[in-house]
Amino acid sequence: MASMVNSGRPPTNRELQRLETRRALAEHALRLFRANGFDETTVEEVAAAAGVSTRTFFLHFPTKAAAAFPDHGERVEAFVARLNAGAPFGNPLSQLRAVLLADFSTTSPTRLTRYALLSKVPELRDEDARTDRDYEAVIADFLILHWGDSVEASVRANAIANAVLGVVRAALVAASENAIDARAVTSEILGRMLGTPFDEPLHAL
Amino acid sequence: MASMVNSGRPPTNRELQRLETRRALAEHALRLFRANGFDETTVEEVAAAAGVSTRTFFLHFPTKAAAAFPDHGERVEAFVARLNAGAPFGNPLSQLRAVLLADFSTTSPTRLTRYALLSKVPELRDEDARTDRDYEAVIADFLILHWGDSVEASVRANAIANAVLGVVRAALVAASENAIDARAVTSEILGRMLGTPFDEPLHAL
DNA sequence: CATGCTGGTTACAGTGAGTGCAGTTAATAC
DNA sequence: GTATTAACTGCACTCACTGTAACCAGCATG
Repeated sequence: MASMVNSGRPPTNRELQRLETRRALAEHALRLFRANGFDETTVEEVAAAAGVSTRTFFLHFPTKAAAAFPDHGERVEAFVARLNAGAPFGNPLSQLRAVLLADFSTTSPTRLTRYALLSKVPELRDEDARTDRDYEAVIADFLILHWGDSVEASVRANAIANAVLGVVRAALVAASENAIDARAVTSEILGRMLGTPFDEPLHAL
Repeated sequence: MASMVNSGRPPTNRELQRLETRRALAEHALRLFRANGFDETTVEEVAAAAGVSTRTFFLHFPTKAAAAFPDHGERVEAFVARLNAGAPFGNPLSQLRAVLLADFSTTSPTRLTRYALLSKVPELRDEDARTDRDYEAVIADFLILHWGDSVEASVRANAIANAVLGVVRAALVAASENAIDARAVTSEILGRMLGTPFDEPLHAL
């Protein structure tokens, strides 16, 4: 994978060039999507703008839409790291909430701008939903790690992961459309959703 | 549209035939997806199995994946109808919860089988996420209708719609994988999520 | 019953995303 | 300096999906 644990080793020349073409591809992709629209932009155009062949595009991104989310892998990894950086065996839901809210503090205007584009282009929205599934899996795993891997815990973990992502998504969309403080909204709703009652086991099962 | 208000009129011969080809296409699509896999099945094969041309397939379904959700339109319409059938100006969240739980009572084994397929095939999962967005929009509209269309209400409505759909999705997946009562799980979690606190306005905004 | 209209279908040609493969080049390892 | 290898290229191919013109059966009308 591109983002394995390579810290320490000095980045070789080839790696740098590969990173550079990838960066160029992503940059021109987003630029052209914005300027001319997603459907109206062909992969061939993106590749040409980045100065590489069409075939090379697909060596860097599995789909046309994926080029709009170039740093997804790193993002998820960083999220996992932040999740597990908490005090071990603390309340996992508090930890989850804290990490999510801290994430919003670092939400750059760039990210919101990208989200504004997402809301409009169905294909990119689909891709975003796909990336969200990675976060859901990560959150569910994190909760299961703390709750044990019983069926009951698994169901609960997945339900909460889905719900939490839903709230975050809605907050980001709202923040990108109106001048809303996404962090405040999420804080409020997550506070209610992840509040004390969720620490009890499900009696329904 | 196919599902306009046509009640009363006797269905003409042409309509019946159109419905029949659509049904045949959907049936053979799902059958072939299951038997040979989604990627391994071409639209041409599905059309041939249904006894029509490839072009005709796309006159009935916008994408290959959409054929696996042939009754999506009716489902959403029925859901809206059930939502609005409640006592006017009752508590909208209670109404929402009631309708959702009633829905699970009518969850056929067929639906769960389909969900089991969904969990495995990325393309169909994407399509499912797309259909979920319709439900989210419907739920958000319903809540906004009751809460007013202020920015605050809109954000809250969308967040809750997203979260609720997330819980339902997780419950359905769990129910299709393990022998779990999806209704009980959803009841428990929705009960906590849509409980009393959500009736208060957001002070954070 | 003939006529005209319309809606579902078809054949055909085309675009564009994505893949497999065989080759080239340039950075790196020995 | 030579062998290896990672990034890239060119080419041919499949398949989802679209635009268009034609075709034909169902249906309404005279």
